Order: sequence, then structure tokens, then C-alpha cells
Amino acid sequence: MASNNPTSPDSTRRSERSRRAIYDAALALVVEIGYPKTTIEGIAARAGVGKQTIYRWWGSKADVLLEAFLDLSEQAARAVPREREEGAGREGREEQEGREGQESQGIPDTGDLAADLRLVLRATVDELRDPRFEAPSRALAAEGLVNEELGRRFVATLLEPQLQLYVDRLRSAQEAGQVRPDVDPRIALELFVSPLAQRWLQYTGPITHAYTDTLVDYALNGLAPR
Amino acid sequence: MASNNPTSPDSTRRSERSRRAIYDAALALVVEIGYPKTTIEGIAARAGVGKQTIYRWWGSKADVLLEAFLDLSEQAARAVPREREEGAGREGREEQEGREGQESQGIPDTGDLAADLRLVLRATVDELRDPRFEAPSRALAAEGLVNEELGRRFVATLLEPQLQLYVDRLRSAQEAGQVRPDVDPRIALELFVSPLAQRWLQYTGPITHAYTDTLVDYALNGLAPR
Amino acid sequence: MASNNPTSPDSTRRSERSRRAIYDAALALVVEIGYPKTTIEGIAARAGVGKQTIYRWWGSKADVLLEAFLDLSEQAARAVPREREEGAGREGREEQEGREGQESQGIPDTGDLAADLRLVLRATVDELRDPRFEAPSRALAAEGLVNEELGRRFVATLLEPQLQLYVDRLRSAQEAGQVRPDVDPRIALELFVSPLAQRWLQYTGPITHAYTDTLVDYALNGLAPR
Amino acid sequence: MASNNPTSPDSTRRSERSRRAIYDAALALVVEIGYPKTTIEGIAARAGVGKQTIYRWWGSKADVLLEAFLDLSEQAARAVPREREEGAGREGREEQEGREGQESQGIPDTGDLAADLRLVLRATVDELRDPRFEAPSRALAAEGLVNEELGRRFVATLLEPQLQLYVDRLRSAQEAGQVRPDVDPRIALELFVSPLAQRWLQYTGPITHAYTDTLVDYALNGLAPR
DNA sequence: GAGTAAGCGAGACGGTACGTCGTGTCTTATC
DNA sequence: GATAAGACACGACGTACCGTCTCGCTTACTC
Repeated sequence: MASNNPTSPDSTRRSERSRRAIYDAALALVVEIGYPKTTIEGIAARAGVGKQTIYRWWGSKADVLLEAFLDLSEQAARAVPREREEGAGREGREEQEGREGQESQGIPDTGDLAADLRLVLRATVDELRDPRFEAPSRALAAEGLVNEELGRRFVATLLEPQLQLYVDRLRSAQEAGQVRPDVDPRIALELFVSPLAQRWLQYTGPITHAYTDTLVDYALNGLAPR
Repeated sequence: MASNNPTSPDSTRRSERSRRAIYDAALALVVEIGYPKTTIEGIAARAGVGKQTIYRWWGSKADVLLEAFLDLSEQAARAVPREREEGAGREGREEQEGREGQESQGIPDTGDLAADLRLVLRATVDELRDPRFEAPSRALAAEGLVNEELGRRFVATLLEPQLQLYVDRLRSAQEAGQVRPDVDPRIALELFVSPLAQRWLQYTGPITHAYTDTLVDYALNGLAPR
Repeated sequence: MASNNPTSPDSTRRSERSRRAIYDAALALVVEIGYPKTTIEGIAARAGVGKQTIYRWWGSKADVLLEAFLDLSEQAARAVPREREEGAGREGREEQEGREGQESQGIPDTGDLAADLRLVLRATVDELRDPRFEAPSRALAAEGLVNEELGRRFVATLLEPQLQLYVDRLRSAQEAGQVRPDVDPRIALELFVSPLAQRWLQYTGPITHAYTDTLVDYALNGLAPR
Repeated sequence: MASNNPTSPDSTRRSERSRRAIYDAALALVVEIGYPKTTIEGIAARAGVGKQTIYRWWGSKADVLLEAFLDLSEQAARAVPREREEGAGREGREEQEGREGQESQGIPDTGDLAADLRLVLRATVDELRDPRFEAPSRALAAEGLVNEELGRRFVATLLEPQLQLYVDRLRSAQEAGQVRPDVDPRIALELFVSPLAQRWLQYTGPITHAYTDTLVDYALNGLAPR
């Protein structure tokens, strides 16, 4: 994603140790001092790494953070299946899978669309409060607003895969007759996802379980009286 | 909003000329070279103003831009009523008022909620493409994501007043029986406003009149079959 | 000294109060924080005076300080005669007049040139240690090194009048046959005055009564054996 | 002399090129526009160097100038012996060595103290008129008056070595019976050096060969009649 | 198993912008 | 009309990072 320039460095000789240290430093700094005060020099110093090692492999601090956050997400995702296996057979299964990494695990399909959405959105609300997750995503989102190239990459690699899970679930609901057949799932999901995203990103309102429940209700049943 | 610090400067002595020049320079630079490359030194130089004059009255470049954009919006709003009077009596009235400053003018109330919303959202779509408007709002939104204090000010002074117009229109529709009486208008409006906002800000999808029409349909009638 | 510009201000309306306050502030600041950190703004603030009042009457902070110091010297000189009258008739007369302001009072003439010079130089040594005197003179001397116009004014108004006293005393000694008749007193005085000045100004050596006594000896009797 | 701060930079990596360019720029600016108008930014710009490169290695513009001038003196001193060899055997030898760098070359010892001193002081008078030499020394002297630390460094590194040459010559004269055995050479030299220094630095009188000849006469033979 | 070339840590470098301070000019209101 | 107050355009301050560069050092891969 960031290499393969003309005279690109030889990635087979790349130091795994440094890469990990850079990821860790970048994420930690964004959490601790915020994105604007996080500098490449600061990341290098904290990672115990030369600046050039960063410039060799990435093009900007946003690039570094995007990869670092991607890596964090993958780690988290890889961690969940194990939990799921370990926890198999016991009560509260959905609760469990909701809490962390539900995104890449798919949305539960109990046959009751409204219930499934409420569950997933409640889990998302909880997740949005984890600063280890919040600080970097806000930072990347902010950078993306003003830097279209990065913004599109952020959406493509992080956001869209999540949204696809909603598309799948909605399509399944459509087959089950719970959603109008003429509805485009990619648009439909925005009715509940975007309001939550906006409230979170722009502080336009409080984020609670009640709120997301309401969103699901309004979106499924419509604002107009039946 | 930005003065009244301890030992604050005497605002009666303030140079109106400089303030205007700073607003103009800030907006122009954000449009021309982008927010990150816009610097306080650059604004000062372009405005023909000393740096200290900026630091005396504002705390950061985001502060400057927020006020400048606010001022721009007010100017635009003040310009519309005149246009409306001049254009009174002719066809395409709504088109006209939709194009610019429809926000502060209130949402039309023809009795047909769906039609009114479609109209307003189409006008918004058009407006979002004006770079004089787009560049500063993206910049402020981006800054607000990562700087909560500014984010809240951005929302309170720029966003919320716009949203209130939707609240009013939805309440009127409720009274007319076109919206479920148990619906909270402040949440309801997010069903169509937030998706549009997200697509625009985060490049998560194309923005067209067809898209906003669809949003209105889904939101009013719901995703579930009737 | 610094006024009478083209459109010079009307000095009859000048505020005596402000002038005194400016002198006091300038001298105090030079003593307390040093000449380089003394600023016109600082002087104005401390004197409770507008900056323009300083710029109206003086051309630079060196100008202010020069006048302030001149004023201080005159005050000191005016104070001594009174002391002398009060102390008339008692022993230790020379001691007394040596301590302060001996400069403008003339050099004692007891008939013994060597003794008189030793006395006066010892008194000067003592005076050089008073910080109220040292700080401003160093400052003015320093400024004068690098600003010829001010340097010459400094010499003409402050230094040369002092040196003239030595010229007078040496001439008197010449008449008494204690100094070679072919000697130019204006040059001769430099043999003991300049070494002391240089040691003081440039920290090239310690300044003691023994040192000045030695200077007088070497200067009068010569370095070569008799 | 100016490095070895806490967390000092690695002087082995220092750019010789930049150092030379900074010396040249500093000296040139002091000559061209004067010391007070010489700024660190100006030096950096003229040297084609980042400001930080100056701040990394020096603490102030006076520091820079002191080192630059020291370097210039050493260069000059290194240049003279070659000239002397080249010029060996021809007339006007002393004239030659007097003109430049006589200081570090030692004072001639022809056996005639008066003649040797007259020669050296005349050469010094000539040298004091070279603006490449005058501007920086005045500047450093001025700074030293008001900044004791720098003043002492100026004296120790530049002035005192010169004075030591006089001490040596006077001691030799003492051994030859041309100077009173009880005379302290370090003080004695001030009788002719300090007057010249003061006239030069403070514009207290004209500087000519006749003047320095007179100083030598007065100092050696004394003011009192024999 | 020696030679070589790349990545690496470190950090100096030429720059740009920061936010602050002081300059000298100007304007306003007060006396 | 001089004054206290202080806003203003300007320019330098000393600092922080930028992105590039050069220096040994270590670590593979090649011969």
C-alpha cells in the first residue's frame, strides 16, 4: 500500500520489530496526546527507531496511523473467534460476540431483524467509548475529511467491510420478507448507521442504547403512520 | 466568542478593515490551497495584516475560520430575502430559495412533507458542491472531530440552527397527521440528514438527487413492508 | 538635545511629571534588569506614560538613558556643595569630597600632585562600584562603542568635563614645576585615567586603591630607571 | 567553548561547510550593516543555513561573532609567517610584519625598547582602521561591556594573548636594565595600550602615529621632570 | 567465511511555521 | 495640544517538526 515506488526498499529485509514498535507508538501517542500533537519525530523517538525508517515505509503520519489501526483491528478480529470457541455452548453468546469484534464476525441472524440490529448497534455504542478505538478512528476520520485520497482508503479498508455486514443481513431479511424487496440495502443501512456515526463524530447528540433502539424502530417502520 | 480573555484587548478600538481582510484571506486560502496548508502567517500576509492582529483576536486558525465562515453564512442569509422579494410572483420560486440560503429561510410547508423534504434535500445536494462552501465546512468539520471544544461550537453555531428547521417542519407534519405522533423530530431528521452528511463528508457514496429522494422514501415509509 | 525636529512639539507644554518618571524608570530598569532587556515599552509602562510621550521627546532608548543619567549626575553634583558647606572646617575634608561628586567639584590642589591624584583616583575606584552609577554608564559606553553619534555625545557631555578637571590640575602642576613643561596635559591624563577605565569597562584586571596608586607612580616617574 | 551543553549535539557530525559560511556571513554583516542590525535570521539567510544550525552550536549572536572573529584572527596569524618567509632579506621587513598579525608574532626586540614600542603601536594604529577588523571588535567590546560573561571571554581569548606579548617585551627590557626592576609589566603596558584603546573605542581623541609616539615617551620617561 | 549491500539508529541539515515580544506609527479619548 | 492607552504592520526572536541527508553499525545474502 505504501511501498513499490520506483526505487522502493526491499521489503524482505524489513524489520518486523520496528514495524510493530511504530504501530504501538503511533497508537499510544494518539491516545495519550491526541492526533495533532502526535508527530513523526515523536513516534520515531517512542518507538526507538530512526525517522528514516518511518519515511522509508510510509508517506505520512496518517498513513502510519491507518496501517497501525488496521493492524489493531485485525488483531482484535483474530482474537474473537478463539473467545467464541471457548465460550461455545454457554448462555449470553450474542452478548459476548457483540462486545468486541462483532463487526468482522458478521451480524447475528436470529430471524428477527429488529432484534439483531438493536443488539449490534448497542454493541457498537459500547465500543465507541473505548479510547483505544476512539482516538485513532476520530483522527483518521478527521484526516480523511480533508485529504480525499486518505479518506477513500479509510472508507475502503475500514468502513466499507463493516457496512457490508449490514448489507448481507438486510439482504437476508429481504429474502425472509422482513424488508421491502425494492429497498437497496446499501442505502437502507445508512438510516441507522449514519445517524449514529454523526452523533459520535460530531457531538450532535448523546449516544445511548435507547437512541439506537429508536433508530431501528424509525428506520424499519418509517416516520409516517401506518 | 473568542475575546474576553484576561487582559483582553479593547474591542471598541478594533479595526473592522483588518477583520474583514482576515476573513477573506482565510476563506480564500482554504479554498485555494486547502486547510492543512493554510497557515496563520499565510492568512496574515494575504490580509496585509500583522500576525499579532490575528493572535490578539483569535486563538487558532480554526477559530478564525469558524468566525469567517459564520460571517460568510450570515452574509449569504442576508442576501437571500432580497432575492426573494425581487423574484416574487414568478415561477420556480422554491427552486430559487432552495439554491442558496434556504437553510436560514425555513423549509417550505406545502402540506406535502415528502415533497418538501425532497426539494430541500436536493437543494442541499446542490449547495454541497460549491467549493466556497465545501472547503471551509470540511475543514471545520475535520478540526471539530479531533478538537471537541471547537466541534461543539461548530455544531452549536452552524449545524444545529439548520437542523432546527427540520424539527419545525416535522412537528408541523406531525400536527397534520403525516408523521407518527410518538416520533421525536430531533431524531427523525437524522434518518435523512445524517446519511447525506456522511456520504458527503466521508466519501462513502455518490450524492445525487435520486439518492436523497430515496432517503426520504425509506425514512417516511420505513424499510419493512406495509 | 533630541528635539527641534521639523514639526517639533511645543516644549512649553511638556509634562515635567512625565519626564521625571521616565528618567526614574529608565535608570531603575537598567539597574534591575540590565540595558539590553530594558525596552521603551517597559520604561513607558513603569513610568505610567504612553509610549508616544517617549517617542515625542527622544529618539531612542539610549537617548533617554543618556539624558536620564546626565540629570542624575547634575542632581548628585548639586548635592555635594551643600555637604561641603555643612562639613567645612573639620578634618577629613578631602575624604568627604572624594566620596561623591568630586568630579564636578574639581581636583584638590594641595601642591602635591601625586597625593592629589592618588586621592581622586581612589575616590573614583569607590564610585565605580555603585550600581546606580555603574549600570547606566556601562550601558551608555557600550551603546557608544557601536553608535558613533551617541558615543561622541556621551564623551562630550559626560566624559570630557571630568577629564578637563585633570587637565586643569596638571596645568597647575606644570606651573609649579612638578610636570615637564613639554607635556600635553590632555594626553598625560590618559596615562592613569585610561588604564583604570579599561580595567573597569572590560574586566581586564582588578581595580584597587593599590592599583591606582601604582598607576600614579608609573605615570609620574616613568617606567625607565632614572 | 560554546558546546558541551546538556544533551549537546554530536560535534563529529558537524558540517564544516556551514560553520565557515556562518562565520563569513556574520563578519560580513557586521561590517556592512553594523552589529545591532545584524540578526541571527540574517546570518542564517546569508549563510544559506537553517536558523537551528546556528542555535545548535552557539548561544547568541555575540557567541557567533566571537568565534568568527577568533577564527579570522587565527587565519590572519597563520598567514603572516608565510609572508615573513617570502619577504625575508628585503627592506621594510618590520613594516611588513607590523602591518598584519604582528600581535601573535611577538614584539620585535632590537634592544631599543622605545623604538620597538613605537613601531608596534604605529602598526596597531594602522590596523585599527581596517573595517574588517574594526567592526567586529567594536561589536564584541560593546557586547562585553554589558554582558560580563562574554566580556571576560573576549578578554581572555582575544585581548590577553596580545597583552602578554607586551609583558614579555617589557620583562626583556627589565633584564636589559631599560625598565625599573620594581615595575609590574602587566600594569606598565597599560600606560600606552589603554590610552590607545580608549581613544579608539570611545572616540575620546584622534589616533595618530604622533600620538602613540608621545604615549611611549611619557610612559617611559614619566611626566615629572628628571 | 569473507565481502557486500541493504536496513537500521541516530541525528545534523535547510527549511517553514509557530506563538511572543518589541519597534515605531497611528488613533481615540481625556485633560 | 500634550497625554495615557493601546491597536496596528512589521520583523526578529527562539522552538518544534518537516522531510532529506549522511554516518557508522548490524544483519542477511552472495560468492
